[in-house]
Amino acid sequence: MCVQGYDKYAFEPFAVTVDLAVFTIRDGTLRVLLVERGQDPYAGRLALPGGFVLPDESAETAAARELAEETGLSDVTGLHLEQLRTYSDPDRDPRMRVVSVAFAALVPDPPEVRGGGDAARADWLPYGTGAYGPLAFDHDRILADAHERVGAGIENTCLATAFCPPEFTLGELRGVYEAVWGAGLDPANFRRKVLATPGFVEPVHGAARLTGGRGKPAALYKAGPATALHPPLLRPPAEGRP
Amino acid sequence: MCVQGYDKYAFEPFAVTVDLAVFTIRDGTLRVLLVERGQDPYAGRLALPGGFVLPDESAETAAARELAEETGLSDVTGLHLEQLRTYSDPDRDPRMRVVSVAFAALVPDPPEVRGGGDAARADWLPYGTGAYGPLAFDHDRILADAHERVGAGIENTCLATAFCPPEFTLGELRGVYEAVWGAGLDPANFRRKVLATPGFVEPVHGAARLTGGRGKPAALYKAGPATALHPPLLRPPAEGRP
DNA sequence: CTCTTTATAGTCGGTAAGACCATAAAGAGA
DNA sequence: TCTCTTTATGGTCTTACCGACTATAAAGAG
Repeated sequence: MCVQGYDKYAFEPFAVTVDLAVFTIRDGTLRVLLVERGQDPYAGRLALPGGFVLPDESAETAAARELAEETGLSDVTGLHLEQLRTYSDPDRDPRMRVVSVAFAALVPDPPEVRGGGDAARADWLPYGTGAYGPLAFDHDRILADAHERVGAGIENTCLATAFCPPEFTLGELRGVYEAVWGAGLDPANFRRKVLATPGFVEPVHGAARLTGGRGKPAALYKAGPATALHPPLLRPPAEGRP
Repeated sequence: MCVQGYDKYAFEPFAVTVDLAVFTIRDGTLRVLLVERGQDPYAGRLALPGGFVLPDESAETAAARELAEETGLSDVTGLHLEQLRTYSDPDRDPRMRVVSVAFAALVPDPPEVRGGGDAARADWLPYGTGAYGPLAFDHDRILADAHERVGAGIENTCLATAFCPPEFTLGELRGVYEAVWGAGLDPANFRRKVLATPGFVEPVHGAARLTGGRGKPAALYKAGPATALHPPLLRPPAEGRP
C-alpha cells in the first residue's frame, strides 16, 4: 500500500485516529471515561474512546465530534479539550499503521453516557485505583500522560474551573485540586491563594448562596477572565518529583 | 484515494510528516534553523526542516533522523528533542492531506549546516527579529508554538542546559534564559537561585576554570541529574501574560 | 440542644525573590 | 604601568508569599 504522486517521494499512507482521555470529578474522585471494545484486537478490554479522523476534519474537529458522540456534550458547555501528543509507534496497532492524536478533555458534571458509536459499553471509572485492568493498545500510557498533563495544567492555568459547573463554591474548586492531585489542601490557604490571583474566579454578586450538604453555606463564584495563573498554584511536593 | 479493510470502516489515508523547530544560541541571540524550499508550493520561501515519516519509523525516530540529516547532530551529544503537537488542518498543504507532527529541538552549539536532503539552503536565523519573511505552510504558527514551549520549558525543567556545551559557566546558562525570554536577569540572583535548586547543575570539581573573553574567569559546571525544577525559575512578568 | 461539618477570617514564622551593594579577577586601552 | 571596563561571586535588606495553625460562623444530624 504505497502511494506515488507527492513530489518525487513515495510514502506510506497512515490511518490517523484520535483518542480521548475524558476526565470528570464524581464523588470527590477523579474519573475517566472508558469504553469496552467489542471486537478484536483487545476484544473485551477497556480502551479510551476515539475514532478515525475524517477526510475533511482536523484532529481537533474529530476529537470534538467523538466527544459529543460518546458523552452528548457539545462545545456549548464550558468544556475543555486540549491536544496532548501524538502516538506513532509502528506496531502500536497490530493490524496496520495507525497514528493517533491524543486529547485530554475535562467535563464538569458526569452526564449520562450514551454508548454511541461502536463502543460496547462506556462508563466513568475512578482513575488510578486499579478498578480496571490494563487498557487496550498503548492507552495505559496515553492515560498516564493525560493525567500528568491535567495535573500540571491546573497548577499553571485556570483549567480547574473546567471541571466545575458554571457557578461553584470554593470548596468544590478545592475538591478538583484534591481529586486530581490526590492530596489534601488546607481550605483557608487555598481560599486565600485563589482570591489573591486576579481574574481566576469572580464572586456572583447576587447574594446567591448554595450548599450541597452539611456545613455553613458557601458563597458562589464563577470562572474569571484570566487564563494563566501568576504565580502558579504549586501542588504539594510528592515522592518521585524532587 | 480511499482504502477498505480496517474493520468495517473506510478511511482516508494521510501522509504523515515531521517538522522541526531547531533552536540554538549564537552571539547571545536565539536562532532557529530554516531551510529554503526548492519547489512549489512556496518555492523560495523559508520553512522548517522536516520530512516524511517512513513506514517503519515512529515520529520520534523520523524527527531524530531528519535532525541528523539537516545538522549532522546525532543523539550522542546532549541534545534535546521534544514533541510539540500535531498540526492537522485539512488544507494546511494545498497538494493533499498531510498531517504533521511538530518537534522542538535544542542544540548546544551551532554546527555547520550541511544542506542535506532536498533543502536548497539551510541557515541559523535569529528568531523574532523579522530577519525572515513569512514561512511556508503553517510554519509561522508552529515556530511560535515551539518558542512558547521552549520558553515555558526552561522555566520548569532543566532544559536550558541542553543549549549549553557539556561544561559551561553560569554566565552562559544565564545567557540562555536571557536569549529565550528576551529579558535581562540579575546575575547574582540567578546564581543564587540555580545553585539553590538541587540537581540542576554540579560544579566540575577539578579547579578547571575558563573564560571566553573579558572579566573574571568563571567556574565551570555541568548538568545535574535533576530533570524538573522545584520550585520553577519564573520568568519576569511581561505584558500580555497576566 | 449538642455535636459535627464546612466556610471564612486572622495570625505567625519561615522562606524565597527582587533590588541593591561590595569585592575579586581578568582584559583593554591610555 | 596604571586605570577603566567587564564579568563573576558573595552578601544584605526588604517585601511578599506560603504553610501551619487558631478562631468564629452557620448550617444539618442525631
